[in-house]
Amino acid sequence: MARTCPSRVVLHRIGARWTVFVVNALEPGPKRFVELKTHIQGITPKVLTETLRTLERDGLVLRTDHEESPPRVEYELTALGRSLLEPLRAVRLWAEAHVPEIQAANAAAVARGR
Amino acid sequence: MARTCPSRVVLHRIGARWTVFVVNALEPGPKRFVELKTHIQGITPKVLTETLRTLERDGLVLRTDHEESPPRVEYELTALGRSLLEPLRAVRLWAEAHVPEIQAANAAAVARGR
DNA sequence: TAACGCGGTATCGAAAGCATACCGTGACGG
DNA sequence: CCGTCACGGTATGCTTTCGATACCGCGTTA
Repeated sequence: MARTCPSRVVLHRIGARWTVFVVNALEPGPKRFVELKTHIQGITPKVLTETLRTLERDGLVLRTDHEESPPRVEYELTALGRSLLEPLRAVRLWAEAHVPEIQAANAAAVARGR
Repeated sequence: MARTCPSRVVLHRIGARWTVFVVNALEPGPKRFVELKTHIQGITPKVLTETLRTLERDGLVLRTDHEESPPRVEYELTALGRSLLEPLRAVRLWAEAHVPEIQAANAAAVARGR
């Protein structure tokens, strides 16, 4: 668990606020910028751009500019990106399964006077 | 994938920078504040406190102040917290397995002139 | 009685996130 | 030919969070 441990860096990337949502959104297949933006409700274009650029640098996402008019840019998962889907699905399923417990815990904490 | 979707909130929590490390550090059993701080190299006391308080509110971690002298406070995972270990382990293993590919992708991106 | 260890706060500057507005290009309608 | 629109972003400014460093109150111990 040293600061320099590379897996720490990787986990830091994965832990970045929006990567999980972007990768999940790309699961069914390639998507365009605007599609991603509307699918992941609440993300701003700036943050989406940054997230996609980071994922591209890390080799998880492939960006294809078709150089057409009107512009068409598609983002899709690479093999590496798809390999991340399985562990992420486990986390997402956990989250969905345990939302009630967490909300109950929060409510209890508030009731105790937070 | 609405903004209000509770699983989004939960994933946001999990995505917080240090939760993964704290939960993993608590896997073997209860730990004291200083133990956690030295084990998770690089975390500052402030951030560790905040992370632990959040995990406590969410019902993932139990804080036990033994009211002794010298002070002894122990943190341990609840059943809910332990249930998170399995999905997190999957993500950690993925990270460890794919570090070389990600580093290679980064190096390639740099070589292309970033 | 002075120094130390524990479990934290306090303070301040840096970085990341977010909302909002805007832009260049080329298609398209009239 | 001229105004408008969609796409894929960028620019700007503000708020929240992160991070580094310093410090504190208490009780124990030397």
